[in-house]
Amino acid sequence: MRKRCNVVELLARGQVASTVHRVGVLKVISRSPKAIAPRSLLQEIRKTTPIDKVTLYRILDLFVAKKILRRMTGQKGTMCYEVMCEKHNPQHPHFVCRTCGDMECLEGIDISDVKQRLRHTRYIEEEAIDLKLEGVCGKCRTKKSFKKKGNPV
Amino acid sequence: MRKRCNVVELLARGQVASTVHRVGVLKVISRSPKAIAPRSLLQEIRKTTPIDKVTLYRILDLFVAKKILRRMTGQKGTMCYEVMCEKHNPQHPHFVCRTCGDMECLEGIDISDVKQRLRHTRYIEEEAIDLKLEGVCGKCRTKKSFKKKGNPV
DNA sequence: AATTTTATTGCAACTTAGTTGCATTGTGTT
DNA sequence: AACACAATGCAACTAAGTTGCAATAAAATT
Repeated sequence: MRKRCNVVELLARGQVASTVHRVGVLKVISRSPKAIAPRSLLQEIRKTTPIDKVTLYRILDLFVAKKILRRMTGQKGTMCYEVMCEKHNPQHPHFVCRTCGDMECLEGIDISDVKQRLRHTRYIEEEAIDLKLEGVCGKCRTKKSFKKKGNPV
Repeated sequence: MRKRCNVVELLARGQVASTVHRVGVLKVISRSPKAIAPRSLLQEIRKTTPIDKVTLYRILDLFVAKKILRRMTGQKGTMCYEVMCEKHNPQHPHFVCRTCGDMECLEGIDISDVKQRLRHTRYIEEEAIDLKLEGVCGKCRTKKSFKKKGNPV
C-alpha cells in the first residue's frame, strides 16, 4: 500500500494554485491504492462536492502537465491517473484486468534495466515509460461467469 | 522492417474462414511497418474496397480472439493492431509519439527478463505483456511548431 | 473598498471511438 | 433450388473526452 503524499506540497511543487476542486481531486487520487479513471474519480469526488466533468478533465490535464500526476492508458482506452512522486510512489509497472478494467500497481518490480536500454534510442522522457501487463485479476477469476468458460484458475 | 507473414496461413492458423474483407484487413496490417489504428486502416482498405466501420471492428475483434493480431492501446485510447506471429514479428515494445500518435515498433529489444519476473505474480498471458514508451517521434521533433516551444532537440 | 483584471468553473453542444440490434446479403450443404 | 448459417451493412446508440462561451471566484490595481 502506498504512503500518502502531502496534497499541498504536491500543488506547491507544481506551482499550481490551490482550489477546492484541485485539492479534492488530488486527495481522492492519493488515497486510492490503484491508479484511478475519471469515471470513478467523479463518483468519489461527488460524494462530498459537486463537480462538473469538464472541470475534472481540465484539472487532470493541468496536473499531468505540471508533473503532479502520471497518466497511463487503461482498458478500452480510458486513462488512469496516479500521484507522481518518486519518494512515496516511485514509477512501477501496472497490471490491467481485461475483465473489469481495474489497474493495479505492481510495486517492487525493478525496470531500471529496461529503461536503461531504451533511454538513448529515442527522445523518451524518464516518466513516459509505461510498462503494462494485461490479464485477469483475482476478483474476476473467482467469479462464476469466468470459471464457467473453462478458463485456467 | 518486418518480414511479411502469409495472410492465408494466418487465417488457417486461427481457423478463420477467408473472406474478401478479412484478407483485405490482414493484408494492410501485415504490410504496415508500424502498428496501425482502425482509422488509418479504414482509409487504406477503402482505397481498394468499400467497407463499413462495423465490419472492420468485428474483424479486428475476431482476429484478436483468434490470436491472429495483437492489440495495444495507443494515444488517447485508440487501439493499434499488428500481426501476431512469433516467427516474422516477435513480441516487442512500442514507442508512441505523443504528438502525432504514431506507434513505432522497437525491435531488437529483449524484455524476456521482465516477462520472467512477472509471469508468476498474476495470471498473465504471455502475449498480453505490453511494454510501451511515450515520447516525440523524429518527424514531429523537426517540425517548427515543436521547436518553437523551446523543446530539447 | 470599489474596480479592473485574470483565473477557474459550469453548461451545452460537439467530436470521435467503438458497440448493438436488426435487416440484408453471401456462402456452403444437402 | 431450398435451407441453414455466417458475414456484412445500416442506423442508432454509448461513453470518453473536448471546445466555446458565459458566469463566477480570486487576485491585483487604483
